[in-house]
Amino acid sequence: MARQHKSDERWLPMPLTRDQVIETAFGILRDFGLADLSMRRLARDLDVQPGALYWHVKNKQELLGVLSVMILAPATPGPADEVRATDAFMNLRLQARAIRQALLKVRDGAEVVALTHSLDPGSLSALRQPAHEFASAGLPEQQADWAARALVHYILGTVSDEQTRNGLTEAGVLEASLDGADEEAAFDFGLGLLLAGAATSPTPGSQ
Amino acid sequence: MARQHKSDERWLPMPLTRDQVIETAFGILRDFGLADLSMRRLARDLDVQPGALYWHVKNKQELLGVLSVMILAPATPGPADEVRATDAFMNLRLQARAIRQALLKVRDGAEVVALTHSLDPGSLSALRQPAHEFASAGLPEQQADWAARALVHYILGTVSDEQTRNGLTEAGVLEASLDGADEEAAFDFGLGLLLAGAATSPTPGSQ
DNA sequence: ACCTGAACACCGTTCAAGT
DNA sequence: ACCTGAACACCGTTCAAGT
Repeated sequence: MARQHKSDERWLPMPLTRDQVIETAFGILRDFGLADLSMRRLARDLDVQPGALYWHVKNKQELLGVLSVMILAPATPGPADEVRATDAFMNLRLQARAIRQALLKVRDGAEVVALTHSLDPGSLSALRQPAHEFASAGLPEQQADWAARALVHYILGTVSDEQTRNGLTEAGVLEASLDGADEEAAFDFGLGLLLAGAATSPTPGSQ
Repeated sequence: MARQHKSDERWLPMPLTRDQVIETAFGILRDFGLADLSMRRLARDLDVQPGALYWHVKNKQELLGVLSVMILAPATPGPADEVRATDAFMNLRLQARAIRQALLKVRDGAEVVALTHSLDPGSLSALRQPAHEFASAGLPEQQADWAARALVHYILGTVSDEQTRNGLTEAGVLEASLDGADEEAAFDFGLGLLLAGAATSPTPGSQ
């Protein structure tokens, strides 16, 4: 947790690096959640004063932005796998599931990513993919964009809720209601609705 | 803003009421947003010490719960209009729009309601309606439930995003991108996807 | 270049003591 | 019954001053 173990009496005070700041922050978030990730707590774990962090990082929001990219990394396609499969809708299904799985690995992952996404949509490439995929599926640009926004909101909203319940359940505030399998089935069902809607009726009337 | 105007030198110190606390809190939220609604700011506006609030209200979360009900009140059907229309899907459209409109009237309305909803789903009757409506549309119970959860997440996620952008735009952090009409069109489009999906294929395969 | 010390302007909540 | 005063345990951020 700390930069140096206290067992040694004297030690070369290697300067703090930005990477250490980020990795330690990621660890706190992953294991304890967003409520525990304060700049002061982070400084304590690194054995520095809070002000020292601001040499390595602009502010807390920038830090959360970096963490958001790390959270989504497992669901971010590299430049290698451009257009992986034949069916665009199948790709969308797989992408949505991959994003959900990535978010679930980190406590409050969905909330952190939702925050970053709302402050700067477009900064998270994993969340930009669905728009391309809807376009490949044949939707006109604006509709593809709207469909992608709906899908991303659905993913972030659903997982955020799931993680909040998990947090409360394990804090003893709530008793467990749905287990993991049910949560996944519910997610897949809602996902199916959105994709089925996008597959039929390319231009639904406004009324 | 204050309970008593300073123009009078002496005044009968009428005791604070729970209603005053709630109304003043609602005003701060409506006009200034969630970031400005602190217990300390609320106490200042009421000319009392922060501790006094805890006589009238259990804690901040309870207060936000009450505010959530007030926010959704315009979209909460009274016991009069039970099953208003013939087409369940049309009802869902209208309900979803009514909820969105109600949320938009209060700054950070969607965020506050989302918070309350995640801590205690079922406590907000306006958000329980869609499940009944999907059931009326012929979906089996569990699917109606899942569809409703997807719809509610979609509404809260979309409006929350919209309001965050509005806040940043007017703070000068962002320049305006979509105007109100486009936001509404995007909302209606995503809504159409979900409802179209629910209208077709009652049992989409798990793959 | 990199960090400390100290401050600034805040939070939510509790609780003895007063009236 | 209702509120004050004061405390407790926190926040994010800035910045002169030190090394």
